Amino acid sequence: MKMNFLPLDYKTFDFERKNYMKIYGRDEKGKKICVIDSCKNYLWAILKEGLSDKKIKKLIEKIKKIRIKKVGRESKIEAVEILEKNFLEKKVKALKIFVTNYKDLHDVADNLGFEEITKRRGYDLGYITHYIIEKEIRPLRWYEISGEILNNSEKFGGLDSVLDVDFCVDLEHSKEIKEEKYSPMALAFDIETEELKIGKGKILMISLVSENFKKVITWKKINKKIKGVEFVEDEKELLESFVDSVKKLSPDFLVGYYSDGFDFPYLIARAKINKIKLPLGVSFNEPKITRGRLPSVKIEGLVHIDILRFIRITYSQYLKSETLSLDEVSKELLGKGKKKFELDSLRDEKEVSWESFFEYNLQDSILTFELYKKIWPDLYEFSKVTENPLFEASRNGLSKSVESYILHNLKKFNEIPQRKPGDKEIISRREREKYKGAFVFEPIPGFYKDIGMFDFTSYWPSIIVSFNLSLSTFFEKKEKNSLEVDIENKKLYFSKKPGFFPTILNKIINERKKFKEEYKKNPSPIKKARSNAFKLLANASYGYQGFYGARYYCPEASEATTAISRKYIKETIEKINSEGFRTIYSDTDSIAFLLESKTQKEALLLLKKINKNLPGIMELDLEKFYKHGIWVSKKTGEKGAKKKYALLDYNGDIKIRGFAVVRRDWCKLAKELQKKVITSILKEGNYENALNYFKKIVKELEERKVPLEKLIIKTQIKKLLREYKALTPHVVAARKKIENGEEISIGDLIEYYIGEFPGEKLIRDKVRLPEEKGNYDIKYYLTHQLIPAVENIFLIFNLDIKSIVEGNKQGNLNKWF
DNA sequence: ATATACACGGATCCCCTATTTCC
DNA sequence: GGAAATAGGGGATCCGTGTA
Repeated sequence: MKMNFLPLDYKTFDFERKNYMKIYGRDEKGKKICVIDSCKNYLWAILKEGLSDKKIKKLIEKIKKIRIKKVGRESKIEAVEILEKNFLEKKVKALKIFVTNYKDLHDVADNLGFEEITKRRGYDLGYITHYIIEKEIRPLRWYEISGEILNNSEKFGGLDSVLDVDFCVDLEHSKEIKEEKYSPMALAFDIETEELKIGKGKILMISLVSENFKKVITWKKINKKIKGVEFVEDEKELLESFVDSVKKLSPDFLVGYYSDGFDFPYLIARAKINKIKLPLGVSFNEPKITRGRLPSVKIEGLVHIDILRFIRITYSQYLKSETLSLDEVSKELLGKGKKKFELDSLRDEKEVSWESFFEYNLQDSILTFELYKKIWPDLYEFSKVTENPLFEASRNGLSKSVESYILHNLKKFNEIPQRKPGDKEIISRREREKYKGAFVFEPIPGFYKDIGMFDFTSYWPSIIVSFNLSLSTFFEKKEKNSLEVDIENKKLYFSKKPGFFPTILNKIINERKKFKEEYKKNPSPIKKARSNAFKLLANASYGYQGFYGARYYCPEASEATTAISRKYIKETIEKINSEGFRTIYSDTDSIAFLLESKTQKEALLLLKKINKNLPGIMELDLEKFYKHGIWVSKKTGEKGAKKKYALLDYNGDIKIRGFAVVRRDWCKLAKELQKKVITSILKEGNYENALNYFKKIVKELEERKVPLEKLIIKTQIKKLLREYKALTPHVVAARKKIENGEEISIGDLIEYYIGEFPGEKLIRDKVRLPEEKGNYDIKYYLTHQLIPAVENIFLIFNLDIKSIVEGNKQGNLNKWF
């Protein structure tokens, strides 16, 4: 029987010594399918150069005798082939050694300590990756499949009878077909609990939201029927009803927000306390917590997606939110936040308004569901492009995604995969000296008019491609016809023959370009997502080569990349200046210059001219023309501050970089003041209104009219409290919270304000938590927040705010108020 | 362990010197 | 008068958070 199939989730299992893959997915009508398949398991043994056929034959005989005995199974060498392959671009003779069970590849590799073998590779990909590469049955693509339908079959020990699917197929043939219609169904959920510590208090309620479906389940009894709220007897029934609901709806994805870290661990802990199971999986198995640095919760046949994880990887750098809380992220991405509810009222049962608590709980699932819909196109593309199943694609870091993309593309280059670095290797890589990075131009502080901004598109990736910089193209020493890269007092050499890494990267860049253009012509979320996915991969590929955990680690390539980037940006600056423009700032891949007496048209002509002479795929682009811009001096000294500027374009939009406005470790009052001052100066070209505004805010501060909320300073705890060498205000605040019985963990954002404590010198001795009542320290906020936020901006106009304020205090200068 | 380097600025740490305190 | 305590300056270091 033939059917169409969309793979969503992959899970391995063993049967009679061999290992198999169960692929869960759907057909175009939404029927649940489990496909059972297997693939050949093998590793590579790269042979010493110049071995005679006779020696190779003897070696193969020796290898064939290897047996791996494990509890419950025995692996043997099924076959050995000899093939011409490439390894890091070099032609090699290699043995392809087939083994019974994938899990034993590692042990076989350990038994290959023959002197004829120089390297052993391909045993550390992970079975899912290995399988997808081998069989080319990729996640989120459509296949026409055929095979034996298992229905109470004896095959695989009666496996199909315990699977909650419509069809279970023992796969015979598959071929990729064009896209079919079926959009996976997602179910969002959220729990509310008595305590925040995992498993400490009871779970009060669980909400579930999907397309056209909303429900809250609770065991709290109130004397009222509420639509959409299901009342059960106790926590045990709550958990059972949750499982039943999920089973009944039979979604493809179960979606939570921070559910890897909170909801699922909590559910699992409470199920254990209530002595019940959570049979959410397709074969009624329970969610499993996989222990990594960050625990992940996996459910067989039901893809658990923790949206927070994916947002952290892909969006966080583009988000303005100070934290990645559901509330803030929803506000930014959806334009609406969480419902208000005083969780503190839980301490006093009588005050709880249960009805609004249910709504609050439901709203969290609604937001989670809508966020899911928002990120789905991106996640879909990311999974498809990197060929990682959704569970992995939504959790993998960028280095893993880049690596996965490479590994899945090696076949075309006849390349044997490089192995992961071992522990020792990682340690020594981490100790390597840092190489030089980007060039940053030191600006001259001032207020500027008529500014042009150029930037190189995908600068570093385009250099890697244009100059062929990678591990496999790197030469230890000079060879004929090699590229030479000058770096301070040494030279690095690279092959000119295109290597697979730059070739693959080139493809990524081209795809990105294509989808970006397509999106511009005919916008759709999918096209935008596709373009984004490729953009992320391109940007991360530079970092990948310098990352100590990378298979294709090559700091020399990274070093060469940045060296070339410095050379070209400096040359471009020269060029721009020599044509009558004046460069005022540059950072990494962008150049800001004054038009001086030239026109925008002339700037664009110059752009064309520069592009003509750029090598390879390197390209300079117009970022924008700006009406006004400001650059300020550093806190200490006359020098211009780098990575700090503000620009006003001809539409009246303002772009602010580096200033306190965009930093979360300044209080709101100072940030708002700074934003007003920058905006006013940029738009009006003078400081009159800005100064008046500053005076107004200072007055409000001194009259104690500023609400506490605007004075809160937020700082993150980045390591264990005892590891801090310096006792900073935020560490003191964190300790206070611990004294209050709160728990502090790495990543927590600590909020505090500076209170009035006459006599205390150190700021940390004046730290108060928001809930601690008392006066704020006027002097601190004036001299440590308001003045530093704006003094360098006014200094552009030679206005020394600090002495004016001090003078005003002494009452001998122009009174303000 | 979970992409890279460059950069700013706040706050504390720490050493040095000058001044004050104490006997 | 001399030793010990204290204050204050200033560079080094720690720390968090940006830009690219």
